[in-house]
Amino acid sequence: MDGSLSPKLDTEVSDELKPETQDSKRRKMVQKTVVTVKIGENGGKLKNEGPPSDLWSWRKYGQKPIKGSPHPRGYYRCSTSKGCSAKKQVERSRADSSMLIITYTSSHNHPCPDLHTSTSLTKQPKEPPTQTTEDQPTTPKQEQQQPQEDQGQQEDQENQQMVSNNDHEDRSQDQFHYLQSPIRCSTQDIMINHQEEDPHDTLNLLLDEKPLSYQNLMTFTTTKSEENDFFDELEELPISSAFTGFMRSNLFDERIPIVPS
DNA sequence: CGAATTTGACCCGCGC
DNA sequence: GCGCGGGTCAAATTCG
Repeated sequence: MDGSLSPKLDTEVSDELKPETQDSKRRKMVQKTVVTVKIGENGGKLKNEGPPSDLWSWRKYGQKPIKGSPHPRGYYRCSTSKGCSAKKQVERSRADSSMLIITYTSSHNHPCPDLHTSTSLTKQPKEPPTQTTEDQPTTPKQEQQQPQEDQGQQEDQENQQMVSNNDHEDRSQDQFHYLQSPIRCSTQDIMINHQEEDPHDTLNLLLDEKPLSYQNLMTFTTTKSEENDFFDELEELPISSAFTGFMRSNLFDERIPIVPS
């Protein structure tokens, strides 16, 4: 942007200091896995109620507004292990704010934190303030600005998915957002795309390609992991471990059924 | 007090 | 060669 205005002369941020920086800046040869998660209209609620969070700990290290997208993109780094280079970018679909696009970069170089800890299933998620103004910011007007060309397809897909999930959501929405809706929703709505490049294609893939099975994601993250980060453009809600734990159970014990398309 | 998040600025790659 | 946009870092602030 205005970097040219005043080159910060500061620091000796020499190249040596951050070899990783350069590496990460390279946009090539980077393996990525894109996961699309539908959070439904309850997005706002879900956020408040059950936040996401993989078993991995993610630390947010940046956020930037993306051109063409009304929603900012959040940058997270795995904080579970200091040496872990796993990263993920989370952003909302420009076409549908109820869709979260999570892009995983690199993989974890350490085992999953712990499944037992997720036993916190017993632990009730924090009581969300019913409904905050969070939803407000995500005004639909922004979406209206977006071209509605490719949205057609996406919406079409979404509609189909929603229909198929509708039954589940409909029932669980009222009270069991965390325990059921999210999970089922994720299970069926999540679309994973494994790729090695082409951010542009990513979008296309998301819209046209067939979703991969959730398990692929697991594989990608070395062994297992979950995705689920519902947060607003300005804030993120920590999903309860319960969610994670629950998910894990379903994922590993029972293979989640994935809707082909 | 420590850890995590937020926010602004800088750097780099890519496209025109 | 210049400008745009994306990605990361680092300081400041906030929360637990």
